[in-house]
Amino acid sequence: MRVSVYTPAEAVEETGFSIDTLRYYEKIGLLERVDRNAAGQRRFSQEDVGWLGMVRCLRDTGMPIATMLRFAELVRAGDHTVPDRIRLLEEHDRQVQGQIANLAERQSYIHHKISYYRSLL
Amino acid sequence: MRVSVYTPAEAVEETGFSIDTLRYYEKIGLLERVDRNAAGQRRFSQEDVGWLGMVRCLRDTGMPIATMLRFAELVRAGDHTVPDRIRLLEEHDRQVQGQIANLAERQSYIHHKISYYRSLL
DNA sequence: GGTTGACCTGGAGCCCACTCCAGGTGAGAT
DNA sequence: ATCTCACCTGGAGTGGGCTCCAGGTCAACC
Repeated sequence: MRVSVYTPAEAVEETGFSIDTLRYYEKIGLLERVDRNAAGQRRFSQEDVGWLGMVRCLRDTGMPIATMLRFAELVRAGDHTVPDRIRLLEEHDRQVQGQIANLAERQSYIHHKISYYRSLL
Repeated sequence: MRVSVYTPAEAVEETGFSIDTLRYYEKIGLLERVDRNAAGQRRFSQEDVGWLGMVRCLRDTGMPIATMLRFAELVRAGDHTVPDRIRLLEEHDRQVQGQIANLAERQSYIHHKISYYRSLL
């Protein structure tokens, strides 16, 4: 778990996002205003890092930033939005399922092509 | 199978690419110079349409255009490039495999999140 | 007290893969 | 004959998602 406060470099290490990307996410509101120390430098909380884990998951499954922003707003709006969050994630889950199915289908085409090329040798 | 010559509108219908995209692909050399009729309008051959099927497969599995161009060049260069084509497709196949694995893993995270949210209701 | 190094800000720039536009042609329908 | 329509060209513009830059601040080490 660790100390629960992260310097920018530690947050980069932990989340895999670049510092520029973290600043960008804060700027557009995908990440809520991050705490600063006396010198104005960011100090990411455990919560920030946890949220960024979710963002990474959604991003890496192809969710557009605009949709992640909607989700972020639901999260901020409080517990009464839980049903909406479920709906949003379920919809996204279907998308992901579709992507996987599509990739698998295309992959079999690639396999056929490879077999065909092998047959030429 | 059909007539083996396609007007632009028919090629759009057949391949699912927009006419602008087809022109773009020709312009950058992903599609070899397409035949024209007397009036200068494109007439896509059966071969063009077949190649576009391959392009769609590669594109939809996330291959960058630069790599598709390399593949296109191998195809044009003749039969002696078949081993290189196999290598390229095998490498891409591994990428696709990785994408699928990654999506599946992220998806289980999403499932957990949904379960967690359900437990709050 | 000078240098390094991690960080800050606002804003410009970049890459990819298209997508759109202006201005024009030629063929067929009314 | 005029209108519509599908098409043409070269080139500019778009959108998403970062990524880079100039110029500056602080803290820490030599």
